[in-house]
Amino acid sequence: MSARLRARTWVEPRANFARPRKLVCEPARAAEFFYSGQQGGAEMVAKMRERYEDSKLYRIRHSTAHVMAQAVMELFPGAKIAIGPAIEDGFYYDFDLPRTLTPEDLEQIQKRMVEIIKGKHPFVRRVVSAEEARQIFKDQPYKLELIEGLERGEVDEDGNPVEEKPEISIYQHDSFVDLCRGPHVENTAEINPKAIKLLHVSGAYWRGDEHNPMLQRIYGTAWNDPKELEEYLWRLEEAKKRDHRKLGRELDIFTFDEEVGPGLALWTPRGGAIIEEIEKLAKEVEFKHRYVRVRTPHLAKEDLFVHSGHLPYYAESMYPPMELEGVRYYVKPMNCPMHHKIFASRPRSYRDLPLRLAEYGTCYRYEKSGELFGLMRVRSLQMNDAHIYCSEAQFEQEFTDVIKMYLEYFELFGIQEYYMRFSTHHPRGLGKKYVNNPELWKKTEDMVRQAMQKNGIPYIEIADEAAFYGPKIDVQVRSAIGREFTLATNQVDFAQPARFELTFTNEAGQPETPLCLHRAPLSTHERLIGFLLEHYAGAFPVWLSPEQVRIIPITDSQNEYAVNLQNRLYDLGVRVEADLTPDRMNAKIRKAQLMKVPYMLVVGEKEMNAGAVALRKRDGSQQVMPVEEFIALITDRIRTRSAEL
RNA sequence: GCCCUCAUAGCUCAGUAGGUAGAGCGUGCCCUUGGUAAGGGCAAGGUCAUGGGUUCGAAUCCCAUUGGGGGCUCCA
Repeated sequence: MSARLRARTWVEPRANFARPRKLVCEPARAAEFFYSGQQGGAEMVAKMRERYEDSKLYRIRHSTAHVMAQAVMELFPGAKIAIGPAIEDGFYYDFDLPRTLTPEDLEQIQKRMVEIIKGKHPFVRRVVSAEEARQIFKDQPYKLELIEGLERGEVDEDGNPVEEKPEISIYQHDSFVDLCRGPHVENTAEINPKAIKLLHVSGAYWRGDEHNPMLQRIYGTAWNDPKELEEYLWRLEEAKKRDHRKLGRELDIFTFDEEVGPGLALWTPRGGAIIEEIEKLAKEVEFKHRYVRVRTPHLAKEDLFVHSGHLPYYAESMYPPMELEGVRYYVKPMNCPMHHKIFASRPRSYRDLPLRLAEYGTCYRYEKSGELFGLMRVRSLQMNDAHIYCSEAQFEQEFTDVIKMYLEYFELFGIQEYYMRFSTHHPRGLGKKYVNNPELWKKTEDMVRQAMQKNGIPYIEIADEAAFYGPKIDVQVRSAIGREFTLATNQVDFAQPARFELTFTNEAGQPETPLCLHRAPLSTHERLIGFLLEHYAGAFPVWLSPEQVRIIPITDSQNEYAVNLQNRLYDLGVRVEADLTPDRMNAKIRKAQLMKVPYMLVVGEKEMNAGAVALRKRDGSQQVMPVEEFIALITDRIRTRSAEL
């Protein structure tokens, strides 16, 4: 996942418009950066200032990238080098090579790197003029392009936009010279040759632009000592075990079928049970927060999406149209236009606002084939969607309320690490990527910023990543093993209400355009369940478990007792199975354990005669109790959505 | 979409000097009636992803397609 990290900037409240820059954290520290619970953001902001970039590990990784580049250059004389930064947990370097790298190449390269490191070469920094730099890198077209940018003061040597014109510096160790801002370690001796490892090769566009040539990127990792490296590799292994795709198959939650199509998940009965629970939860919470539920179709005429702006701005993410009786229809990529039409279906008064329309809407998005990723990126998705129509005066209250709803959910799911990613527009995209209305962009962005600052919500501001109709907040969460996901989203929409000429009559009797807040705290079923699978490692809390109870008769003389018990629990709404196979009890326990069923009820002669059950919890603990007591226990756990087993 | 890579039984995987397939788990049946993570036996199950090509002969070599994975980019 590390390479999925995006350019970003930590911004404290009141900071000015910030441009994206590469910033990555070592995981141990990144955890501290995340906003945890309700505490104030002040000290966290201070911690944000302790940059990963200032750490020794960062310098080690950056320097190791240079060493790797040297090794590659020696192996492939004439290779073109691009950029090679340190990233979370490691580093990479991009190359333009005459042929594709193989795993054997990586071994070769790593071997050579070890030799170079052992040579104890100092890293020497030198500031040079643009002219001299061009001379040094005359055979390196990518470097020349970067020098151009540096000279114009537009980008740094990683190609990221900068505020001030930087000086041009080069770093040399042994025979290798690189255009580089640094910092580096003093000497290759500071790199532990036993704590580095090259991981894999992949393609990467020069400067991330698909119109540019595809380069070969080598990912590697580097640590202070071999123990840390080992720990890191162990963490990768652990992450594999929690991979939602693997767990989804093992626990029989969902499946994909080639004939159905890529990115189109099929939910099995067990997955369906989880979805039922999540929808039940959402309905309860939304009821409490005064939402009303609506239902809308999966497709609509072309006109609707022209009107909404989806076709002009979002067409490439939509499935192509189907034509019927000369009319073109599209399956919806979002629910908003339909909800707007419901708003418009009758005159609205300020007394109707805020109007909160909620729907678990199914949408279809044509994600590029290479984008698909298990349940996390799919083409058919069911969203915990709602649109809140409100006046400007109500905006802050509504926005804050939505944030509070997020917090409720996070507490329930035991999500302890998260932060808000505030995506704003960039003027250069006006009329292209973004609706052309600079005043409204500024106004709504200020409103969001203000609402977050007033509520002490720390956030990261990212330029040029807004939705086409307005600024948005993405909520980034970390799973129990520290992988980061975009889960919830919260978007301000000032464009569509105007496009649809939505109005309400205000207190002065005048028509006024409402603001619209899109929000999806529980994300989509697909992404949320993918996340939860990893987060819980498949061991769902009782209320969410696809199978809550497995009844295990010891011999088949208890089968009838088991079935009666099963029926009794079933009638109480408990998801329960009785294992009547001829397996021995030990095997039955093992099977239930592997399926991560929270409660096993072992029933033998003794239990049957006493009207009792021998409860074995998923954690291995055991306790014999009357049936009534167990019923009280499980119904309480389910009712309170307890995290406790 | 692009670069790389992979595709053998429901699952995990063997099967390299090209001679039309194996294991474990799972499933079914039989025996076993066993007190907290695998009792034993037998059986069924694969046109080796799909379509072409090379060859006397292809799971094995080549091409294309489909799907999966690692990334780039994008996003719920």
